[in-house]
Amino acid sequence: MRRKLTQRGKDRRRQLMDHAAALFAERGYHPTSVADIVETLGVGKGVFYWYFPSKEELLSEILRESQQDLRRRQQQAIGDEPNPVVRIELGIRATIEWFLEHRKNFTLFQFAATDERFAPVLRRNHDVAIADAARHIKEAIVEGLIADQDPEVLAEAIVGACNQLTLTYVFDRNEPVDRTAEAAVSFCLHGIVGK
Amino acid sequence: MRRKLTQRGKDRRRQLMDHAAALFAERGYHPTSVADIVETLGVGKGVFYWYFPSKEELLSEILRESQQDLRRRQQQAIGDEPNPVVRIELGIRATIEWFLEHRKNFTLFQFAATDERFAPVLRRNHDVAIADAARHIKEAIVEGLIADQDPEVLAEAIVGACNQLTLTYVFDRNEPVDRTAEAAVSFCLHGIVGK
DNA sequence: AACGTTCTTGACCGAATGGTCAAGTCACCG
DNA sequence: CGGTGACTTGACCATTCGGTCAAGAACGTT
Repeated sequence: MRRKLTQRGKDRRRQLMDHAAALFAERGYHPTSVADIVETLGVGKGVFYWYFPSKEELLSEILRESQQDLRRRQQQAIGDEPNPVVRIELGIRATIEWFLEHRKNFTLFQFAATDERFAPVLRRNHDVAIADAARHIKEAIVEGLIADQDPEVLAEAIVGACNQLTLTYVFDRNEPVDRTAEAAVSFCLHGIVGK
Repeated sequence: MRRKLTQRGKDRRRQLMDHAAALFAERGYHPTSVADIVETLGVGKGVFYWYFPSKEELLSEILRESQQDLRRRQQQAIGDEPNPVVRIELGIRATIEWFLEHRKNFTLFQFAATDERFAPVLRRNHDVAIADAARHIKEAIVEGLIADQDPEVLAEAIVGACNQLTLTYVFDRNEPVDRTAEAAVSFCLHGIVGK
Protein backbone atom coordinates (compact mmCIF):
# COMPACT_ATOMS: atom_id res chain seq x y z
CA MET A 1 0.00 0.00 0.00
CA ARG A 2 1.21 3.43 -0.95
CA ARG A 3 2.27 6.20 1.38
CA LYS A 4 2.97 9.39 -0.55
CA LEU A 5 2.25 9.93 -4.22
CA THR A 6 4.46 11.78 -6.67
CA GLN A 7 2.95 13.23 -9.83
CA ARG A 8 3.92 10.05 -11.62
CA GLY A 9 2.09 8.09 -8.96
CA LYS A 10 -1.01 10.23 -9.20
CA ASP A 11 -1.11 9.72 -12.94
CA ARG A 12 -0.86 5.96 -12.61
CA ARG A 13 -3.62 5.98 -10.04
CA ARG A 14 -5.88 7.95 -12.35
CA GLN A 15 -5.03 5.64 -15.22
CA LEU A 16 -5.86 2.58 -13.16
CA MET A 17 -9.16 3.97 -11.93
CA ASP A 18 -10.33 5.08 -15.37
CA HIS A 19 -9.24 1.89 -17.01
CA ALA A 20 -10.75 -0.34 -14.34
CA ALA A 21 -14.01 1.62 -14.40
CA ALA A 22 -14.24 1.09 -18.15
CA LEU A 23 -13.61 -2.64 -17.83
CA PHE A 24 -16.04 -3.04 -14.95
CA ALA A 25 -18.74 -1.27 -16.92
CA GLU A 26 -18.05 -3.33 -20.03
CA ARG A 27 -17.63 -6.83 -18.66
CA GLY A 28 -19.01 -6.45 -15.15
CA TYR A 29 -17.24 -6.22 -11.83
CA HIS A 30 -16.88 -9.90 -10.96
CA PRO A 31 -15.92 -11.15 -14.41
CA THR A 32 -13.15 -8.55 -14.59
CA SER A 33 -10.11 -9.84 -12.73
CA VAL A 34 -7.27 -7.79 -11.35
CA ALA A 35 -5.08 -9.66 -13.81
CA ASP A 36 -7.29 -8.39 -16.66
CA ILE A 37 -6.92 -4.84 -15.48
CA VAL A 38 -3.15 -4.83 -15.24
CA GLU A 39 -2.55 -6.94 -18.31
CA THR A 40 -4.56 -4.75 -20.66
CA LEU A 41 -2.64 -1.84 -19.21
CA GLY A 42 0.69 -3.58 -19.75
CA VAL A 43 1.90 -3.39 -16.16
CA GLY A 44 2.67 -5.90 -13.43
CA LYS A 45 0.19 -6.99 -10.85
CA GLY A 46 2.11 -5.33 -8.05
CA VAL A 47 1.23 -1.94 -9.50
CA PHE A 48 -2.40 -2.49 -8.73
CA TYR A 49 -1.79 -3.36 -5.12
CA TRP A 50 0.61 -0.48 -4.70
CA TYR A 51 -2.23 1.95 -5.34
CA PHE A 52 -5.26 0.09 -4.01
CA PRO A 53 -5.64 -2.18 -1.01
CA SER A 54 -8.10 -4.44 -2.81
CA LYS A 55 -10.29 -4.80 -5.87
CA GLU A 56 -13.29 -4.07 -3.69
CA GLU A 57 -11.85 -0.83 -2.36
CA LEU A 58 -11.05 0.26 -5.92
CA LEU A 59 -14.68 0.07 -6.97
CA SER A 60 -15.78 1.85 -3.83
CA GLU A 61 -13.39 4.68 -4.62
CA ILE A 62 -14.58 4.86 -8.20
CA LEU A 63 -18.16 5.09 -6.97
CA ARG A 64 -17.40 7.75 -4.37
CA GLU A 65 -15.48 9.88 -6.82
CA SER A 66 -18.11 9.62 -9.54
CA GLN A 67 -20.92 10.53 -7.23
CA GLN A 68 -19.02 13.51 -5.95
CA ASP A 69 -18.42 14.67 -9.48
CA LEU A 70 -22.06 14.29 -10.46
CA ARG A 71 -23.19 16.20 -7.41
CA ARG A 72 -20.76 19.01 -8.14
CA ARG A 73 -22.11 19.25 -11.67
CA GLN A 74 -25.68 19.41 -10.45
CA GLN A 75 -25.00 22.17 -7.96
CA GLN A 76 -23.03 24.12 -10.49
CA ALA A 77 -25.86 23.84 -13.02
CA ILE A 78 -28.43 25.02 -10.54
CA GLY A 79 -26.31 28.00 -9.53
CA ASP A 80 -28.40 30.64 -7.81
CA GLU A 81 -31.53 30.23 -9.88
CA PRO A 82 -34.33 31.69 -7.76
CA ASN A 83 -37.28 29.67 -9.13
CA PRO A 84 -37.32 26.24 -7.46
CA VAL A 85 -39.16 24.57 -10.35
CA VAL A 86 -36.51 25.85 -12.75
CA ARG A 87 -33.85 24.58 -10.34
CA ILE A 88 -35.32 21.10 -10.59
CA GLU A 89 -35.39 21.36 -14.34
CA LEU A 90 -31.75 22.48 -14.45
CA GLY A 91 -30.81 19.61 -12.16
CA ILE A 92 -32.48 17.08 -14.42
CA ARG A 93 -30.72 18.41 -17.51
CA ALA A 94 -27.35 18.50 -15.79
CA THR A 95 -27.75 14.92 -14.61
CA ILE A 96 -28.62 13.57 -18.03
CA GLU A 97 -25.75 15.46 -19.60
CA TRP A 98 -23.34 14.18 -16.98
CA PHE A 99 -24.38 10.58 -17.57
CA LEU A 100 -23.91 11.06 -21.30
CA GLU A 101 -20.30 12.05 -20.68
CA HIS A 102 -19.81 9.33 -18.09
CA ARG A 103 -21.99 6.58 -19.38
CA LYS A 104 -19.81 3.87 -17.90
CA ASN A 105 -20.80 5.06 -14.46
CA PHE A 106 -24.42 4.31 -15.15
CA THR A 107 -23.85 0.58 -15.37
CA LEU A 108 -21.48 0.78 -12.44
CA PHE A 109 -24.06 2.45 -10.24
CA GLN A 110 -26.71 -0.02 -11.31
CA PHE A 111 -24.53 -2.97 -10.45
CA ALA A 112 -23.33 -1.50 -7.17
CA ALA A 113 -26.93 -1.15 -6.06
CA THR A 114 -27.36 -4.92 -6.30
CA ASP A 115 -24.28 -5.84 -4.25
CA GLU A 116 -24.56 -5.55 -0.51
CA ARG A 117 -20.91 -4.57 -0.23
CA PHE A 118 -21.30 -1.53 -2.46
CA ALA A 119 -24.91 -0.54 -1.89
CA PRO A 120 -24.08 1.44 1.28
CA VAL A 121 -21.65 3.62 -0.64
CA LEU A 122 -24.38 4.53 -3.12
CA ARG A 123 -27.05 4.77 -0.52
CA ARG A 124 -25.51 7.63 1.42
CA ASN A 125 -25.17 9.73 -1.69
CA HIS A 126 -28.58 8.85 -3.03
CA ASP A 127 -30.17 10.02 0.19
CA VAL A 128 -28.35 13.33 -0.02
CA ALA A 129 -29.44 13.82 -3.62
CA ILE A 130 -33.05 13.04 -2.77
CA ALA A 131 -33.00 15.39 0.21
CA ASP A 132 -31.58 18.07 -2.06
CA ALA A 133 -34.28 17.68 -4.67
CA ALA A 134 -36.95 17.43 -1.99
CA ARG A 135 -35.83 20.80 -0.62
CA HIS A 136 -36.44 22.49 -3.94
CA ILE A 137 -39.80 20.80 -4.25
CA LYS A 138 -40.81 21.87 -0.78
CA GLU A 139 -39.91 25.42 -1.61
CA ALA A 140 -41.99 25.23 -4.76
CA ILE A 141 -44.95 24.00 -2.75
CA VAL A 142 -44.57 26.84 -0.25
CA GLU A 143 -44.46 29.33 -3.09
CA GLY A 144 -47.62 27.78 -4.48
CA LEU A 145 -45.94 26.77 -7.75
CA ILE A 146 -46.93 23.12 -7.49
CA ALA A 147 -49.54 21.11 -5.63
CA ASP A 148 -49.01 20.01 -2.05
CA GLN A 149 -47.61 16.47 -2.19
CA ASP A 150 -44.89 14.55 -0.34
CA PRO A 151 -41.67 16.18 -1.65
CA GLU A 152 -39.55 13.13 -1.03
CA VAL A 153 -41.84 10.85 -2.98
CA LEU A 154 -41.77 13.24 -5.90
CA ALA A 155 -37.99 13.40 -5.75
CA GLU A 156 -37.69 9.62 -5.93
CA ALA A 157 -40.12 9.44 -8.81
CA ILE A 158 -38.20 12.09 -10.73
CA VAL A 159 -34.93 10.27 -10.28
CA GLY A 160 -36.49 7.01 -11.43
CA ALA A 161 -38.11 8.45 -14.52
CA CYS A 162 -34.98 10.34 -15.55
CA ASN A 163 -32.73 7.33 -15.09
CA GLN A 164 -34.95 5.12 -17.19
CA LEU A 165 -35.21 7.69 -19.97
CA THR A 166 -31.47 8.27 -19.93
CA LEU A 167 -30.80 4.56 -20.14
CA THR A 168 -33.15 3.93 -23.01
CA TYR A 169 -32.78 7.00 -25.17
CA VAL A 170 -29.33 8.40 -24.49
CA PHE A 171 -27.47 5.10 -24.12
CA ASP A 172 -29.37 2.48 -26.07
CA ARG A 173 -30.58 4.65 -28.93
CA ASN A 174 -28.13 7.54 -29.02
CA GLU A 175 -30.90 10.11 -29.09
CA PRO A 176 -29.76 13.68 -28.52
CA VAL A 177 -29.59 14.74 -24.88
CA ASP A 178 -31.80 17.75 -25.42
CA ARG A 179 -34.79 15.81 -26.66
CA THR A 180 -34.48 13.31 -23.83
CA ALA A 181 -34.05 16.03 -21.23
CA GLU A 182 -37.05 17.83 -22.67
CA ALA A 183 -39.16 14.70 -22.41
CA ALA A 184 -37.95 13.97 -18.89
CA VAL A 185 -38.66 17.48 -17.66
CA SER A 186 -42.07 17.52 -19.31
CA PHE A 187 -43.02 14.17 -17.81
CA CYS A 188 -41.78 15.06 -14.34
CA LEU A 189 -43.65 18.35 -14.34
CA HIS A 190 -46.94 17.31 -15.90
CA GLY A 191 -47.07 13.53 -16.06
CA ILE A 192 -48.78 11.86 -18.99
CA VAL A 193 -51.88 14.01 -18.81
CA GLY A 194 -49.92 17.05 -19.99
CA LYS A 195 -50.40 20.74 -19.33
CA MET B 1 -28.51 -33.12 -18.29
CA ARG B 2 -32.03 -34.40 -17.79
CA ARG B 3 -34.28 -36.01 -20.33
CA LYS B 4 -37.74 -36.62 -18.90
CA LEU B 5 -38.98 -35.38 -15.54
CA THR B 6 -41.13 -37.35 -13.11
CA GLN B 7 -43.18 -35.45 -10.53
CA ARG B 8 -40.32 -35.94 -8.09
CA GLY B 9 -37.99 -34.39 -10.63
CA LYS B 10 -40.25 -31.44 -11.26
CA ASP B 11 -40.42 -30.74 -7.53
CA ARG B 12 -36.63 -30.81 -7.22
CA ARG B 13 -36.32 -28.46 -10.14
CA ARG B 14 -38.74 -26.00 -8.57
CA GLN B 15 -36.94 -26.26 -5.26
CA LEU B 16 -33.60 -25.58 -6.91
CA MET B 17 -34.90 -22.58 -8.85
CA ASP B 18 -36.62 -20.97 -5.87
CA HIS B 19 -33.71 -21.59 -3.57
CA ALA B 20 -31.12 -20.36 -6.04
CA ALA B 21 -33.17 -17.27 -6.81
CA ALA B 22 -33.30 -16.42 -3.12
CA LEU B 23 -29.55 -16.87 -2.73
CA PHE B 24 -28.75 -14.88 -5.86
CA ALA B 25 -30.92 -12.02 -4.66
CA GLU B 26 -29.41 -12.09 -1.19
CA ARG B 27 -25.72 -12.49 -1.89
CA GLY B 28 -25.52 -11.68 -5.58
CA TYR B 29 -25.13 -13.99 -8.56
CA HIS B 30 -21.35 -14.24 -8.76
CA PRO B 31 -20.66 -14.55 -5.04
CA THR B 32 -23.15 -17.44 -4.84
CA SER B 33 -21.45 -20.64 -5.92
CA VAL B 34 -23.13 -23.79 -7.15
CA ALA B 35 -21.64 -25.46 -4.09
CA ASP B 36 -23.45 -22.93 -1.89
CA ILE B 37 -26.74 -23.70 -3.57
CA VAL B 38 -26.58 -27.46 -3.22
CA GLU B 39 -25.00 -27.45 0.24
CA THR B 40 -27.66 -25.25 1.83
CA LEU B 41 -30.19 -27.56 0.23
CA GLY B 42 -28.44 -30.64 1.55
CA VAL B 43 -27.96 -32.39 -1.77
CA GLY B 44 -25.00 -33.41 -3.87
CA LYS B 45 -23.55 -31.27 -6.61
CA GLY B 46 -24.63 -33.68 -9.31
CA VAL B 47 -28.26 -32.83 -8.60
CA PHE B 48 -27.71 -29.32 -9.83
CA TYR B 49 -26.19 -30.41 -13.10
CA TRP B 50 -28.86 -33.02 -13.61
CA TYR B 51 -31.48 -30.26 -13.84
CA PHE B 52 -29.52 -27.36 -15.31
CA PRO B 53 -26.77 -27.29 -17.90
CA SER B 54 -24.96 -24.45 -16.15
CA LYS B 55 -25.24 -21.82 -13.48
CA GLU B 56 -25.69 -19.23 -16.19
CA GLU B 57 -28.59 -21.07 -17.78
CA LEU B 58 -30.25 -21.39 -14.39
CA LEU B 59 -30.37 -17.63 -13.90
CA SER B 60 -31.62 -17.14 -17.43
CA GLU B 61 -34.48 -19.54 -16.75
CA ILE B 62 -35.31 -17.84 -13.48
CA LEU B 63 -35.45 -14.51 -15.29
CA ARG B 64 -37.60 -15.81 -18.11
CA GLU B 65 -40.04 -17.48 -15.79
CA SER B 66 -40.35 -14.44 -13.52
CA GLN B 67 -40.95 -12.08 -16.37
CA GLN B 68 -43.60 -14.34 -17.79
CA ASP B 69 -45.32 -14.44 -14.44
CA LEU B 70 -45.24 -10.67 -14.03
CA ARG B 71 -46.65 -10.16 -17.47
CA ARG B 72 -49.46 -12.61 -16.83
CA ARG B 73 -50.32 -10.75 -13.65
CA GLN B 74 -50.40 -7.42 -15.45
CA GLN B 75 -52.67 -8.65 -18.21
CA GLN B 76 -54.97 -10.33 -15.72
CA ALA B 77 -55.22 -7.11 -13.69
CA ILE B 78 -56.05 -5.03 -16.72
CA GLY B 79 -58.73 -7.45 -17.84
CA ASP B 80 -61.12 -5.83 -20.27
CA GLU B 81 -61.15 -2.38 -18.69
CA PRO B 82 -62.36 -0.05 -21.45
CA ASN B 83 -60.70 3.19 -20.27
CA PRO B 84 -57.03 3.19 -21.36
CA VAL B 85 -55.95 5.54 -18.58
CA VAL B 86 -57.51 3.24 -16.00
CA ARG B 87 -55.77 0.32 -17.72
CA ILE B 88 -52.43 2.01 -17.16
CA GLU B 89 -53.32 2.64 -13.55
CA LEU B 90 -54.31 -0.98 -13.03
CA GLY B 91 -51.07 -2.10 -14.66
CA ILE B 92 -49.01 0.05 -12.31
CA ARG B 93 -50.79 -1.27 -9.24
CA ALA B 94 -50.47 -4.88 -10.36
CA THR B 95 -46.76 -4.44 -11.01
CA ILE B 96 -46.03 -2.97 -7.60
CA GLU B 97 -48.06 -5.68 -5.91
CA TRP B 98 -46.28 -8.38 -7.85
CA PHE B 99 -42.87 -7.04 -6.89
CA LEU B 100 -43.94 -6.94 -3.26
CA GLU B 101 -44.69 -10.66 -3.42
CA HIS B 102 -41.55 -11.38 -5.44
CA ARG B 103 -39.13 -8.86 -4.08
CA LYS B 104 -36.16 -11.10 -4.72
CA ASN B 105 -36.79 -10.73 -8.41
CA PHE B 106 -36.29 -7.00 -8.23
CA THR B 107 -32.65 -7.32 -7.30
CA LEU B 108 -32.26 -10.12 -9.80
CA PHE B 109 -33.62 -8.01 -12.65
CA GLN B 110 -31.46 -5.09 -11.63
CA PHE B 111 -28.33 -7.19 -11.63
CA ALA B 112 -29.19 -8.96 -14.85
CA ALA B 113 -29.47 -5.61 -16.59
CA THR B 114 -25.81 -4.92 -15.81
CA ASP B 115 -24.46 -8.20 -17.16
CA GLU B 116 -24.11 -8.54 -20.88
CA ARG B 117 -24.89 -12.25 -20.71
CA PHE B 118 -28.28 -11.70 -19.11
CA ALA B 119 -29.27 -8.29 -20.41
CA PRO B 120 -30.64 -9.70 -23.68
CA VAL B 121 -33.04 -11.96 -21.77
CA LEU B 122 -34.46 -8.94 -19.95
CA ARG B 123 -34.36 -6.73 -22.96
CA ARG B 124 -36.78 -8.71 -25.05
CA ASN B 125 -39.37 -8.70 -22.33
CA HIS B 126 -38.87 -5.07 -21.43
CA ASP B 127 -39.53 -4.09 -25.01
CA VAL B 128 -42.76 -6.04 -25.04
CA ALA B 129 -43.90 -4.45 -21.79
CA ILE B 130 -43.11 -0.98 -23.10
CA ALA B 131 -44.91 -1.64 -26.36
CA ASP B 132 -47.90 -2.83 -24.36
CA ALA B 133 -48.04 0.26 -22.19
CA ALA B 134 -47.45 2.48 -25.20
CA ARG B 135 -50.48 0.96 -26.88
CA HIS B 136 -52.74 1.99 -24.05
CA ILE B 137 -51.24 5.46 -24.01
CA LYS B 138 -51.74 5.85 -27.73
CA GLU B 139 -55.35 4.87 -27.36
CA ALA B 140 -55.77 7.42 -24.58
CA ILE B 141 -54.32 10.10 -26.84
CA VAL B 142 -56.68 9.15 -29.66
CA GLU B 143 -59.62 9.34 -27.27
CA GLY B 144 -58.41 12.78 -26.18
CA LEU B 145 -57.91 11.69 -22.58
CA ILE B 146 -54.30 12.85 -22.41
CA ALA B 147 -52.09 15.25 -24.32
CA ASP B 148 -50.40 14.23 -27.55
CA GLN B 149 -46.89 13.09 -26.64
CA ASP B 150 -44.61 10.22 -27.66
CA PRO B 151 -46.31 7.15 -26.11
CA GLU B 152 -43.12 5.14 -25.88
CA VAL B 153 -41.29 7.86 -24.01
CA LEU B 154 -44.14 8.12 -21.53
CA ALA B 155 -44.15 4.35 -21.07
CA GLU B 156 -40.44 4.31 -20.24
CA ALA B 157 -40.82 7.18 -17.82
CA ILE B 158 -43.70 5.43 -16.06
CA VAL B 159 -41.71 2.24 -15.66
CA GLY B 160 -38.73 4.16 -14.28
CA ALA B 161 -40.73 6.16 -11.76
CA CYS B 162 -42.65 3.11 -10.55
CA ASN B 163 -39.53 1.01 -10.13
CA GLN B 164 -37.78 3.66 -8.11
CA LEU B 165 -40.79 4.21 -5.87
CA THR B 166 -41.23 0.48 -5.36
CA LEU B 167 -37.58 0.07 -4.47
CA THR B 168 -37.52 2.90 -1.97
CA TYR B 169 -40.90 2.67 -0.29
CA VAL B 170 -42.04 -0.90 -0.61
CA PHE B 171 -38.67 -2.60 -0.12
CA ASP B 172 -36.47 -0.25 1.87
CA ARG B 173 -39.13 1.25 4.10
CA ASN B 174 -41.92 -1.33 4.14
CA GLU B 175 -44.55 1.25 3.34
CA PRO B 176 -47.93 -0.19 2.39
CA VAL B 177 -48.37 -0.98 -1.28
CA ASP B 178 -51.51 1.09 -1.59
CA ARG B 179 -49.90 4.36 -0.59
CA THR B 180 -46.96 3.75 -2.88
CA ALA B 181 -49.18 2.75 -5.78
CA GLU B 182 -51.31 5.82 -5.15
CA ALA B 183 -48.26 8.06 -5.25
CA ALA B 184 -46.90 6.35 -8.36
CA VAL B 185 -50.17 6.65 -10.24
CA SER B 186 -50.62 10.27 -9.22
CA PHE B 187 -47.09 11.17 -10.30
CA CYS B 188 -47.34 9.35 -13.60
CA LEU B 189 -50.65 10.97 -14.43
CA HIS B 190 -49.99 14.53 -13.31
CA GLY B 191 -46.30 14.94 -12.56
CA ILE B 192 -45.19 17.18 -9.75
CA VAL B 193 -47.40 20.08 -10.79
CA GLY B 194 -50.50 18.14 -9.81
CA LYS B 195 -54.05 18.32 -11.05
C1' DA C 1 27.80 9.84 -7.65
C1' DA C 2 25.40 8.09 -3.82
C1' DC C 3 21.36 7.43 -1.22
C1' DG C 4 16.60 6.98 0.30
C1' DT C 5 12.03 6.79 -1.39
C1' DT C 6 8.65 5.78 -4.73
C1' DC C 7 7.31 2.67 -7.93
C1' DT C 8 7.42 -1.84 -10.71
C1' DT C 9 8.01 -6.69 -11.69
C1' DG C 10 6.13 -11.35 -12.07
C1' DA C 11 6.59 -15.78 -9.93
C1' DC C 12 4.10 -17.66 -6.39
C1' DC C 13 0.27 -19.13 -2.99
C1' DG C 14 -3.86 -20.96 -0.87
C1' DA C 15 -8.50 -20.94 -1.63
C1' DA C 16 -12.08 -21.07 -4.28
C1' DT C 17 -14.89 -21.97 -8.66
C1' DG C 18 -17.75 -24.22 -12.38
C1' DG C 19 -18.20 -28.44 -14.08
C1' DT C 20 -17.47 -33.94 -14.70
C1' DC C 21 -18.32 -38.65 -13.91
C1' DA C 22 -18.19 -43.50 -12.39
C1' DA C 23 -20.72 -45.52 -9.15
C1' DG C 24 -24.57 -46.07 -6.86
C1' DT C 25 -29.85 -45.55 -5.16
C1' DC C 26 -34.65 -45.13 -5.86
C1' DA C 27 -39.31 -45.64 -7.85
C1' DC C 28 -42.18 -47.78 -10.82
C1' DC C 29 -43.75 -51.41 -14.09
C1' DG C 30 -44.27 -55.91 -16.02
C1' DC D 1 -38.69 -60.20 -8.30
C1' DG D 2 -35.92 -58.27 -11.77
C1' DG D 3 -34.97 -54.70 -14.72
C1' DT D 4 -35.02 -50.06 -16.68
C1' DG D 5 -34.58 -45.35 -16.57
C1' DA D 6 -34.94 -41.42 -13.46
C1' DC D 7 -32.31 -39.49 -9.98
C1' DT D 8 -28.26 -38.80 -6.47
C1' DT D 9 -23.67 -38.91 -4.62
C1' DG D 10 -19.24 -36.63 -3.71
C1' DA D 11 -14.51 -37.13 -4.89
C1' DC D 12 -12.12 -35.15 -8.46
C1' DC D 13 -10.23 -31.85 -12.05
C1' DA D 14 -8.43 -27.95 -14.53
C1' DT D 15 -8.53 -23.33 -14.06
C1' DT D 16 -8.81 -18.96 -12.14
C1' DC D 17 -9.01 -15.80 -8.56
C1' DG D 18 -7.45 -12.06 -5.20
C1' DG D 19 -3.57 -11.07 -2.97
C1' DT D 20 1.75 -11.39 -1.41
C1' DC D 21 6.47 -10.41 -1.68
C1' DA D 22 11.49 -10.41 -2.50
C1' DA D 23 13.94 -8.28 -5.76
C1' DG D 24 15.08 -4.57 -8.47
C1' DA D 25 14.33 -0.17 -11.51
C1' DA D 26 13.37 4.73 -11.71
C1' DC D 27 13.36 9.05 -9.66
C1' DG D 28 14.39 13.17 -6.75
C1' DT D 29 17.67 15.22 -3.64
C1' DT D 30 21.89 16.49 -1.97
